Amino acid sequence: MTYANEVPADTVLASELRTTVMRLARRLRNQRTDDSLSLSQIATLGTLSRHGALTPSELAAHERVQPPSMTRLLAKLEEAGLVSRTDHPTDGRQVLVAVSDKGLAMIKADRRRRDAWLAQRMRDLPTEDVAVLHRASEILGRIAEG
Amino acid sequence: MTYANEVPADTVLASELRTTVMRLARRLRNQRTDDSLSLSQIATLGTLSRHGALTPSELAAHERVQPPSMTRLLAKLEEAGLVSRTDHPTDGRQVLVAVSDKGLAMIKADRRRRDAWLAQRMRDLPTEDVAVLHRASEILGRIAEG
DNA sequence: TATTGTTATACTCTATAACTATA
DNA sequence: TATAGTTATAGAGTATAACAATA
Repeated sequence: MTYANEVPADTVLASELRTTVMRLARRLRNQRTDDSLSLSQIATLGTLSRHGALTPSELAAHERVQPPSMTRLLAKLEEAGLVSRTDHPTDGRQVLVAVSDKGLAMIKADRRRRDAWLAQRMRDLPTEDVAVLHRASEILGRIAEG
Repeated sequence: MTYANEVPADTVLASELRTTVMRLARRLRNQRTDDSLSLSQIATLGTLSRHGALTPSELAAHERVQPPSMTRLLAKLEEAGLVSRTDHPTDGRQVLVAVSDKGLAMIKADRRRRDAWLAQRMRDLPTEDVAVLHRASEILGRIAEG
């Protein structure tokens, strides 16, 4: 028996859900393929693979990092052959950064590994729970976006 | 009416779910109250508030950090008046670290703010979706723990 | 003059290695 | 000797400030 006036139901669920999401995110984060790349570097590669070529400034804004930090980060990625720079077609100040094939392969390997860990755990679940997670994924996705 | 066959295979759902969880975690992380504390410091305070007083070594192991890093982190927290050290009752080598009232208040404020953000978003959801999230939270919690 | 990107420099966080005190 | 904790030092990542090139 619950008393809505005592504890707002939404707040309790929100609290539980936050704890759960953060804990699961930590587990997923630890499933990284390659310790040689930092989280920011992996995130940047991921952004490039989703958005296509972007300028360093756009990348910095997207990853919430200052431009000089992105400059250094990209230097590392370029040195590792994971991205390439090309001059902007019309604006001589700008540069376009794109993922290389090698970078793309690395992202995919990384994703595959994380997916595998989670997929294995879902195989142990009853079908009903999988269905719940499927619906929850959509709902949470909208929340995360909004 | 549901068709088990229509539900995407485990790997597809795992991939979607991972993306969603990571994105949501990022949003929740950005709801931090106090930028003056690092994520490790907040996590350490949280651990102390859940487990009670612990030694620096125990904390280092729990937070997956090396002992010297924990020494420095605790020095900052103590300087800010968020934790206190007391001598171990029987072993003169050990030290016990506990959260102060101020530390506890900070943790609670931090949690409240994150919960508020998520709770607000859940108030916009239909009751049915809230129920799904409630069930999903339990399932995901078990996955994260296991 | 404003914007894009880089270089110079400093700060934070974490690590390994070496040291001190206690068991 | 072994363990708990700290200090010394180094490396990675990111920040702000100053600079160069282009619009």
